[in-house]
Amino acid sequence: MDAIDEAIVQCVLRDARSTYAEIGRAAGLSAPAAKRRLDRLVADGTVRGFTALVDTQALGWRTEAFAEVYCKGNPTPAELRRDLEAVPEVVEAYTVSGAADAIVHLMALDIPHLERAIQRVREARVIERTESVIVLSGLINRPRV
Amino acid sequence: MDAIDEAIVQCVLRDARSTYAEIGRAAGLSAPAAKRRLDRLVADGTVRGFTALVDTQALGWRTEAFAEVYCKGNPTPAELRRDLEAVPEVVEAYTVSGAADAIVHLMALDIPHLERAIQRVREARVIERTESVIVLSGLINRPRV
DNA sequence: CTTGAAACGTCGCCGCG
DNA sequence: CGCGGCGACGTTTCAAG
Repeated sequence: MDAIDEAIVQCVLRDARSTYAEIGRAAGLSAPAAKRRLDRLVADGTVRGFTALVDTQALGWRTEAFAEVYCKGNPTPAELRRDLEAVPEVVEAYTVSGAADAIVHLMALDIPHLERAIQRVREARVIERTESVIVLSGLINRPRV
Repeated sequence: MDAIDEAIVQCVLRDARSTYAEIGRAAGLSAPAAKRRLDRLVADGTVRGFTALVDTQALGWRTEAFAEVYCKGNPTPAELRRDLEAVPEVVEAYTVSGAADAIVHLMALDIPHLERAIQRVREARVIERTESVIVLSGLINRPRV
């Protein structure tokens, strides 16, 4: 992982559909060399994959929320992940410091759909209760990093 | 926007580097037809772009946090966005219902870096105070949708 | 890094509803 | 007239040298 790899990562971060020639130009490499580097980055997990950025509003995903979750007992992060993964509306989840045990980000089609999703989260065996706030508007959503 | 477009979106969501032949196969179309559809989805903003999913831990981004921000006065979402965009460590930001005005997701290299980033957020003219929690571990991070 | 063959992207043209 | 298939040409990919 050096400056060349960083240039490659930044190039595919900006446009995942770049050709290897473009990636190579950004990194000062030939196309085959760029491909070998990128293949290696994918193989060792530094690059986890390639996706599209979709305007979720445009196909109906109009309602989102953040929920603080409080657990019962002290489940491991792995147990919590297992239970939260079962709810497809959960797009992000993190264990956190502070009063709550985790923060989960939910996306749904509308309010009834969101309510059902939160309901399913609360049904998880390791979860005691949740405290939710509705997202009013998305301000920023930058690709990481 | 029909079932064919949805199939295309899902295909590039799973792998943004899919060939047009693969996208076409997923949607029951020829490669040129798939390209025309995808080009149209990009042109009208339904697909905002294509990125890589990077393992942020792997290149040093080891510290993240969520901050609830409380504003002074009542800034518009646009003003809030402008001020938060000035801080590159802010990867997500949303206005929300509830006591806080917004939730912002920050990523930093380490604790001192995070502290400086939060400092910069608090310096924004429209922001009164913030309340932060540190992320202990990332459980889920699904591509949307 | 360069090469060459196979695969892919891209464009124009035609046919269909 | 929008939309999809087909064919052709230049470009890119990719494995071998």
